[in-house]
Amino acid sequence: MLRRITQFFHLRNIRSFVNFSTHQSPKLDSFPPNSPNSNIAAPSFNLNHASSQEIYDRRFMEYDALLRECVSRNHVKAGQTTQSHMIKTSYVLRGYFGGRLIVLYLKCAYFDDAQKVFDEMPHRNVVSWTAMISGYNKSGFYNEALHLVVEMLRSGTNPNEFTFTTVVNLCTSASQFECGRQIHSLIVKSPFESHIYVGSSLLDLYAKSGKIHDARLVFEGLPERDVVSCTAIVSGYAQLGLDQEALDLFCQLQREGMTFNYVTYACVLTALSGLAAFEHGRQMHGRVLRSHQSFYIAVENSLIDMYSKCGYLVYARRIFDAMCERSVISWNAMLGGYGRHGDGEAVVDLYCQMKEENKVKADGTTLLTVLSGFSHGGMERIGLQFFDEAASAGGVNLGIEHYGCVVDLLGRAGQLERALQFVKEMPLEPNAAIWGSLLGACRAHRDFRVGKIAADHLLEIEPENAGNYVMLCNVYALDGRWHEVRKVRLLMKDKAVVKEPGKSWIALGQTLHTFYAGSQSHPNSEEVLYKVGEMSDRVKAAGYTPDLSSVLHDVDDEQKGRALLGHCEKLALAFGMMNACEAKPIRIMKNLRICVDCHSFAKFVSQVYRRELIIRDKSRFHHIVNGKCSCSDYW
DNA sequence: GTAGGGTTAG
Repeated sequence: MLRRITQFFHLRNIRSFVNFSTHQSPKLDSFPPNSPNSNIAAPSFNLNHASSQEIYDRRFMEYDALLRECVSRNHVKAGQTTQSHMIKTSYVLRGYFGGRLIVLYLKCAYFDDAQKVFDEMPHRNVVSWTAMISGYNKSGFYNEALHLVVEMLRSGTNPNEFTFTTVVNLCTSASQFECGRQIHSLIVKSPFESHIYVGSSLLDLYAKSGKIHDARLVFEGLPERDVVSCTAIVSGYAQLGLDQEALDLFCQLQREGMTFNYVTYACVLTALSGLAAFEHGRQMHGRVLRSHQSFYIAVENSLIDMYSKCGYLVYARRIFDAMCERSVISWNAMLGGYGRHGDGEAVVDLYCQMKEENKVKADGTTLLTVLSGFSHGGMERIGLQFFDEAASAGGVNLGIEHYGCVVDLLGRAGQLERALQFVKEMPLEPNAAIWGSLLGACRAHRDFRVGKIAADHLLEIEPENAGNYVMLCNVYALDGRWHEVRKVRLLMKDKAVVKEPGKSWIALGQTLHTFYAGSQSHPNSEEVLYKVGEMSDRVKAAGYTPDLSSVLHDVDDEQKGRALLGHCEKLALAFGMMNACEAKPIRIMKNLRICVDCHSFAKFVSQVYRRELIIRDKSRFHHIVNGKCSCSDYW
């Protein structure tokens, strides 16, 4: 009997997993009672005294077991054969198995089969609807999934907690936040508002739409917390760049006794990367090792990123080399590390190694990281060649960011007219980042003509971004057009655009000391300002001239000079000179790009005081030794 | 039977 069944189902691969009885059974005239086909494999149990219902139930269990195995082993062919057999015995359209088959087909990306089963089900229950929506969501078919949600609600099917979780998750993946908010209103009217899965997906929705306050409210309103909901909220802060908040919340939850897993550690490490909090990062690494969760690739990737963003590339490489298995993210993180440090040669070597090993396929991020690495490494020619090859080879879809990298490369090479031509001819509509990149290059190469064109486009696209007005001022300043600079400043006032405040920080042990431009918020600010003045006098004697054009305020030169001395990176640098160990480099972080004057100041400081400086700004590391910077004065 | 959080780049 077992042989007959397996022959029928062609299930050699899975027969050992299906627990059919080997008992002999009599031939049936008709099975199940309403079957249109009597020549079907009979069930494996004695039917002499069985009722129709018992026969049906038994068969039901056998199909159930069979499909369960198909799903767990992704055996779609066996599922299809089973389905055709079930149709003959009129099982499939009775509803119960529809859901299972849908799950199987969607898992194996057989969308047509799944849709067909779904379409042919006379009574779709909530499970089938949810399975279909979830399947489309997981495969990235968001429109199809959203369409089904509407259809389900119209059909009068009541969503359950699984459905709500799935639909909220769908809205998050599809960036349909308004839709998600409407679903939240529905959830409020249902008994599932305080369900932990529903709540976690809701808080994730709010966090990913940038509404971290709403996310926190949902989190605080949860009747219970678990590792997923806690990780979701910590991750929400970290993804929005609210690194300190993420770290504080993590510590608070830890004090409250919450236990975490590798996903949480990956998120917290991301926050620590943002803060460049090396000591905390090292401690977190130790903790991950003790938790025996260090071999998850996501954690290792986060460790690579954390060490590289803290400026310790050697440690990052050590993690990378020790990995048993690497994902494309591991390679991208390591390549990004070298790029950020301006080590173009290492980017080339590692990229070649990746190609040689041929275990992982490069993706769009790899291409972007490598291009950006060439740009930071001052390898314009190779970078442009690399882009041309990648563009003609296909394989990776080129996005606007890739074109942005090319603008960077051309800009860095000082080919501003060519860069402008490239922007005009590129197949994608240039966005603010593209024009911003071109504008930055014009500022560095003092090209007023192209700079003005870029600035005009930029302000048209992003009139609300204060940074763009600052850049425009910089361009006018290039040409000594102070009248125009004043006009732009008035325009900024009119539009009430506010520049993101500059912030620099430095770690002493585990404490991060933060300085804001012109602010006296730090307890030692008086001494620090005094120290900046003293350093300024010494470097001036060595040839440093303050770059007064970096000050956009309409004040006299003396006031401009004072404003420059109050820049946050100078305050952090002075604080470091006063307190950091003399044998080690001084490491400073800044949330924005380093200003031209501070960069020059730092170079003189490194020479006059014979100190090695490592400054991480928004886009890269500046490794300054003896008056020279690893960025070759282009950033 | 159907469900929630994660790592690089930007």
